[in-house]
Amino acid sequence: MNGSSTASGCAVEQPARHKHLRRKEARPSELTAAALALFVEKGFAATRLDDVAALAGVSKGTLYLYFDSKEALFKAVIREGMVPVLERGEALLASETAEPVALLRGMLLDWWEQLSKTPIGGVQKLMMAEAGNFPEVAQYYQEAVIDRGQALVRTALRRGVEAGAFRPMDVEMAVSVVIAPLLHEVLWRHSFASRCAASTLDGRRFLECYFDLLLKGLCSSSGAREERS
Amino acid sequence: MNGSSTASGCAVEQPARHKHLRRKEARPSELTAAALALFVEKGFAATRLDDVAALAGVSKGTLYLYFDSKEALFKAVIREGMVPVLERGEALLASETAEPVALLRGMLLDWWEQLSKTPIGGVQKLMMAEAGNFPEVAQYYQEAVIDRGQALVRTALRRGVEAGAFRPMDVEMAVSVVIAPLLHEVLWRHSFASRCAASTLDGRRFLECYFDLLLKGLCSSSGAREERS
Amino acid sequence: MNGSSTASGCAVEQPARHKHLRRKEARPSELTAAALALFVEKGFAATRLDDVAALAGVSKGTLYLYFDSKEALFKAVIREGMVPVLERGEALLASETAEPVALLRGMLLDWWEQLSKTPIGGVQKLMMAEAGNFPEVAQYYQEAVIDRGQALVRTALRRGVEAGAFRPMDVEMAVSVVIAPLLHEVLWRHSFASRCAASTLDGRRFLECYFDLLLKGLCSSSGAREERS
Amino acid sequence: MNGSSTASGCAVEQPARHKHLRRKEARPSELTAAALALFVEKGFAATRLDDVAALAGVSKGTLYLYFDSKEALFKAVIREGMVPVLERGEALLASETAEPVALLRGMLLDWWEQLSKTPIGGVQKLMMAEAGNFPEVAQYYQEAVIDRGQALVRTALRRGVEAGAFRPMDVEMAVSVVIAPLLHEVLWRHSFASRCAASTLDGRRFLECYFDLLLKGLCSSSGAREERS
DNA sequence: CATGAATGAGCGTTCATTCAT
DNA sequence: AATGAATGAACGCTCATTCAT
Repeated sequence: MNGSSTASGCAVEQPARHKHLRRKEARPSELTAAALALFVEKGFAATRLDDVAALAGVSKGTLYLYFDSKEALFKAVIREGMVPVLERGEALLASETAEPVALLRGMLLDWWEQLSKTPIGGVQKLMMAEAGNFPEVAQYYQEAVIDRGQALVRTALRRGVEAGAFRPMDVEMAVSVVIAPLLHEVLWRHSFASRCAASTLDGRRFLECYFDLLLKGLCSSSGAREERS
Repeated sequence: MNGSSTASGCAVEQPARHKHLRRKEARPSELTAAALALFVEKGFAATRLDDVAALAGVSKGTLYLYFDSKEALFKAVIREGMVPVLERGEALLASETAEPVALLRGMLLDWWEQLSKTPIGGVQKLMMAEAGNFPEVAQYYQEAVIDRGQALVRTALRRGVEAGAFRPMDVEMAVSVVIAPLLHEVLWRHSFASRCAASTLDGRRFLECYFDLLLKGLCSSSGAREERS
Repeated sequence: MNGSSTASGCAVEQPARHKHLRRKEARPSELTAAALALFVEKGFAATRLDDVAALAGVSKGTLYLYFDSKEALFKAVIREGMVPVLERGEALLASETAEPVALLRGMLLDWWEQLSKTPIGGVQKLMMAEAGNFPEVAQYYQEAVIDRGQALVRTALRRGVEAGAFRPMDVEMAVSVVIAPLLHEVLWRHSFASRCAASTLDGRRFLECYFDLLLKGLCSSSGAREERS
Repeated sequence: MNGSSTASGCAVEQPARHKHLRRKEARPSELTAAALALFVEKGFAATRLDDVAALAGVSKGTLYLYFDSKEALFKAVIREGMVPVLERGEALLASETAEPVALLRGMLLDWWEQLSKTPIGGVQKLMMAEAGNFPEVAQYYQEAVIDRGQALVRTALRRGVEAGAFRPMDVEMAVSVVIAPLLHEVLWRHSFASRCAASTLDGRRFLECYFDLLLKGLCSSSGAREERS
């Protein structure tokens, strides 16, 4: 896991002294990583700090060198998990070059990568489950992650509408509809799907179907005429 | 405390017993209702039986007259919450009369009603959060609710494809994509949205947008030509 | 509390039911008694709640049915220990009949009885040891016990001076000098003297000597001539 | 923190080593001084070694270079605090010259000085509070300090009686009565009085009143006739 | 000599569970 | 049937103690 860091060419025997210092710096994220895994699996309250410590390979007391309380650990887990999610999306939006469909698809695809390949998806599930118990954290998360993410999609949709690539629509609502399958699939994989590992590897198929439906809808071209209820 | 009930003059103990009997039958669902509310709000582990009892207006010991343990209560909550959800959908499917689009729309609309107007949505959130801690319950839930619900949508989609109303598609995956916005919105309302009650009343707008996108997709008719990545 | 409802006349065999109730009422003082004993012996911090519970013959959890925390238990110990100490002294003072010397002696004697025959002396030691850790409690104790006790002695001294039985003196300071041997002896018995039980039974001798010195001083009548430094 | 001492011009690294050596000898008593202060304020059990170290300006590990354990530190605190208290008194007694009243007064005055101007009074309070937890230390303290101190007063009283300056009395008991106001005042100042700094400066007045009462008693000369109870 | 990261036994506190009433 | 007092195992957190640096 952390073995590759020393491999910078010539250096030879320093690792001895570094061990302490490296640990000291590396510890917090080792700990939050362990905590995230267990929080996601069992929930905040059902996770014992002994287990977090054991999973991180330290003693229980060590946790308290880095975090004041279980709650502080939770907050750190969320905070750390939030950091890098949306930056690529914002960068992508900033470069106006992309064609609307490709822009949206690229953004969603990138999110999918992050949500399924990093622990970020776990943060999402965790935050959803514990929002009621940690209102302030939830508030923070909502502003820093959710609102921001929705804003990205909103912009992408608006541009597409303006460019004529997308149909006119209730953009505000559409944002939720567009994102939902992505988030839901991730949540799914962190709850039920951990048991029936079947669909875990079908990411490709899921994405294709997702984009296809998202862009063109269910209806065959002949049947695309309806009124609202 | 409530000892005055026996001291009501001549008519002796029938009304009292009536009350008792009525209570006796009603109790379990009063208790599971209270439990569900708290489980959804705080999670299983963070919910104290004292609070459940208090919310149901009984003493803590009374819970154990109806449920063997906290876990048994949890299972009862799930079981009770599962019962009636899908039956209308299955009935709807059984009557082959409906036109595919209306069929799907009707089914989803009915689900939405139930998920947002009854505590069933809470069960869904609860089960998602606790699946890791109650594998057997999760298994059961998956088979009795999720698989069955997916099967309904799957059938509806297949019929639509066969009838030419829906485009050919990867039905297996499409099921998730179709259902996701509905479930996600419900989950949302049980976690973050309890805080920002804004969108709570936008159900109508959400549904319109959802169906519109679901059926016709984002793209304007001119731009419906793309390859997969 | 609500037990009176069934008590309609001739009832006979109720003691069985009373056990619970009697315990419920008796418990708090059983617990504070146990706690006082251990707090005095070992100090607040060094006393484990397990030990308090064991000494009181209950389980550790039971403590929390009656006291919110260890600190609350401490406060209850102090509060309960304070209750009845000074009332007899105040009554004594209120009856103006007594001759000054007898008044003072009677009051001090009564205190001595209470301090050495009840756990009140322990409270004094405890409060002295823990005043630094519980400022508010100390404040309260000082006002409710110490200041009040000093006021009693002060009044007694003043009356004696006015009546000509006592010499003119710095009454304010004299109060401390008068009380000190009493309190000190009690403190002593709760710390060192618990080890060398020798002087424990010399209460009589101690009191005689105390009163004798207090009233007449060390000096023989011939040598009572000195200046202040 | 106090690093400015080394900055005296050109000399390079000698002062540094000097400082080390000087520290090395001074350390133990710096540490016990810090420990005493906290032990007196909070009690033994409630004092954390981190706080002792912090107050002494060293790291926690350093404590263990000088003391094997917290208990060893406690013993050192007591031992160090005991050292020089009684020697002047013994010297005073050894020189038979003084007149009895002046001898006693001189001895008590000297003790007062030491008890109120040095941390020794704190040791007394500490030992009183912790005697139950450290029987051997208490035993040692009793023999080395208390018994010795009482012996001094006893001798002084006996001489006074023999010389006719003091009345015949129960010398054994009188010792306690004589010392009590002194000790009690000191204890007081280390517990309650730390909060109401009022009387802190009244040492002079207290001593005057103390000596006056001690020697001549409360009673006016006319009223010095009474029987024992 | 000095540091401070790491440890783990121990304690205060909670809460699911039991049972006498 | 219903209560609520009592229990005790379990967990969060602390802090004396150790040891690699």
